[in-house]
Amino acid sequence: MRQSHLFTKTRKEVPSDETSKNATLLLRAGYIHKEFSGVYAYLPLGLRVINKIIEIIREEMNNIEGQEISLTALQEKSTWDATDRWDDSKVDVWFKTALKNGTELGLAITHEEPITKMMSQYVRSFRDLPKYVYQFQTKFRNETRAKSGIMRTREFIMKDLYSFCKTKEEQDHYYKKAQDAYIKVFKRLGLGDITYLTFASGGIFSKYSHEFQTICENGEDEIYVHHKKKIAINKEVLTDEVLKDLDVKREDLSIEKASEVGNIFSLGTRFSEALNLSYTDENGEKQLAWMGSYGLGPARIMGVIVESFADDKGLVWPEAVAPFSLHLITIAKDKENDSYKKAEEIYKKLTDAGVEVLFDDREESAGAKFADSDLLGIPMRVVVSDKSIALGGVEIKERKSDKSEIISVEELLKTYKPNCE
RNA sequence: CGGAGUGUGGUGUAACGGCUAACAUCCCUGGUUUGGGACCAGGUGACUCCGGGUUCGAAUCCCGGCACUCCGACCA
Repeated sequence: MRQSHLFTKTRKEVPSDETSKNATLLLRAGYIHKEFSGVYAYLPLGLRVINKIIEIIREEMNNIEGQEISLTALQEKSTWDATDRWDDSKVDVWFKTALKNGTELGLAITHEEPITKMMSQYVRSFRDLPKYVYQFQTKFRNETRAKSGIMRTREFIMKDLYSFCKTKEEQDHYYKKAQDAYIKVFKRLGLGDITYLTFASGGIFSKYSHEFQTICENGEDEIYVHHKKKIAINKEVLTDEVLKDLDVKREDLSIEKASEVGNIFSLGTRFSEALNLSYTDENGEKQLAWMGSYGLGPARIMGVIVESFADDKGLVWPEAVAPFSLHLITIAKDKENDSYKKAEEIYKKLTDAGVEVLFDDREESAGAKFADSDLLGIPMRVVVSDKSIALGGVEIKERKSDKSEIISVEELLKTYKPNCE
């Protein structure tokens, strides 16, 4: 993509009423647009990051037999009455609205109810189970206080996977599989080292649920981390009993601030019972399905990545989620200049080879371009100028490093399109 | 939902109750410049969040809204 085509611009200053690091940098760099408190739009660069995160999650969900669907944001009251989660005294984050004829509707806060109801139409026999279904869908939550930029918002995309199994054993087995898939996701996102499988309260059907917590100064949770075992315990549930269950000593734990980027729950038969999701087993008996739900928040993940890796010059994206792999910069403003033409040529070759390149072809001073490049945080910067050509090619520099080096154009192309000639 | 703070051109800031609301940036014109947010000259852009009140006079003081940020509560 040519930077001159981008409608967004970087800015030196941000609105004074944004203080969180993630929102400040993402706004300055033009990745997001703030609509109002707790509601953000994703602009071209930001959307590319979100989509990278989503694609990684999608691949791992497909790897554990997830089938992708898309449920609706508009929800009927009756579906939620079945589990007694409609009433504001039970769930106080609903956005509610109504049809012209007065029928009450709500904007989905999550999707356990509608998906259970939907699946009940398709599941009849033990042969129909197990099944695993997931989606990336917008959730709406009427938070009394949005905070920390994109970390806690009133409207956000969530990946939610639901498992439908015949028995508790089958469900427990899949729960472990989902847990492993999540660990892979965070590893691929570049957050593996600072994300902990965290024990949290389980609810009615299991002793514990699990959260995935990423160490983050701006996070809302406090967790006790056991570095050796690579697990953590949410502060809310830390008791002697939990320590005993997990076979850890209190003195081996260190407290950290963290952000909950994902969670997995065993739901038992609570929803299948309320919404009548049952199947006929081998003996002709009616049985309730066992369920689990598994959430991940791509936007919060994006926020955590910003908070974790950004430096005083701007964003720093891990390769896996960066909006572009390379930031190609031409210093020459004159399009007739040889080095400008060279940059055009390199841009064409790289994009033809399928490399994701952002080409800064704007008529800006070198200093402005470098500052913008640092702010945007693309992992590798490639500068083409008279000087670099005189030295034998292009100058490359990793965003997270101070060192730069000159390599030949051939070498650059070889590195970034290893599968071509 | 409780507490605190803040609302001034697109953005960041300034202005004792008193001149035509100032400065920087952004944007536009022209010229110069060209490897770390360049320079010169000129220009556009604000009912000072909204509604009341006090006063000869309000961006400024008072009251009521609304919005945003922060702390707390809440958080399938």
